[in-house]
Amino acid sequence: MYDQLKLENQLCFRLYTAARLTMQAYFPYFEPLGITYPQYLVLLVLWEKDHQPVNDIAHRLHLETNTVTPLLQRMEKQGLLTRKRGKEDTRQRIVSLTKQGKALEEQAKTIPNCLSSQLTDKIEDINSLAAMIPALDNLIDGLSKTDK
Amino acid sequence: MYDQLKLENQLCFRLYTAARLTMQAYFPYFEPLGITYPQYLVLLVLWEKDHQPVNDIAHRLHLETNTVTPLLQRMEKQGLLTRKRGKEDTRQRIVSLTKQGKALEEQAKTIPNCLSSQLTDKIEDINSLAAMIPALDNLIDGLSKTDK
DNA sequence: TAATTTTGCATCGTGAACGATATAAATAAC
DNA sequence: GTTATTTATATCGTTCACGATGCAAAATTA
Repeated sequence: MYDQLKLENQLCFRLYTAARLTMQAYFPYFEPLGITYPQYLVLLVLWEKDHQPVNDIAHRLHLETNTVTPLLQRMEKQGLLTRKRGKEDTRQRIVSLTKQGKALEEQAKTIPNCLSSQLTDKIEDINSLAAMIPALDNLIDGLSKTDK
Repeated sequence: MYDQLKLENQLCFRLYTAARLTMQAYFPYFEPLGITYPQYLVLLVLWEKDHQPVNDIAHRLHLETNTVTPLLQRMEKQGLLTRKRGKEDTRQRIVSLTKQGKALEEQAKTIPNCLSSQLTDKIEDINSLAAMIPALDNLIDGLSKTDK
């Protein structure tokens, strides 16, 4: 048995697990809104700035268009947004929030605080979470370089 | 625009992105072996201890059986492992590595080091990664409590 | 020992992720 | 001004994740 092949020594496994468990913690808050975590991310992007082409959203989320396109199609079907052809560049699809998509912001605004307090309850050293943020950004930055 | 709804303020988004990008970094190493990242995790578990029931593997990976069962079925089809009924408890499926599954360990043993050096190249503050580990364990521990 | 509950695993349906590939519009090269 | 290349998005196929549900074997209780 090689030490480097032990599960305990794998950073990626921890990231993978922490991400999944954290997303699961969101689930009870999203269910009444009828959205999923990736859909919430799209909404975050559009609440910050409406009317964006698919590519900008994808870049913002570090996702490929072949992931984002079907995601947007599902959200369009749910009536959360529209996807209209760009006027200058007709290849583009400009994604815009519908009234319903905009309205969700009001309902969602309490979610981050709900989650924070939930974490505060369950986690011993809550400060260590904030300390992780620059390290995560550092990692994401480094791994994004090859992307383009 | 609510501050707490900004993408920049979301820990979970960072975890989600870091996990995906790190898994993607593994891809070139897994492709020649014909496995995926979750399959690699299953192999890590079995290389540490062969002949485990589905539940033990699932618990180890913080996954549900409805995720692990199809994963194991695919791996069985590929000839990496077998799933035999337990003798004392016939509800159980005891998962065991085949010769081929065992042989992959030799080929995989260099992967963690390859990935480390790749990260060292791309990432500025490599020490911050190690510092994240206890914080991630802390988070995973806290969020696992309700699971069980 | 018969009835009930729990446990271990599987199936189903839906929504991501993502590599590979396709297509049409825009841009660059010639 | 054609041809070649790049760009923006979409489609396809496969593999996760996971909530919900089903089912039979085991454990518990009556």
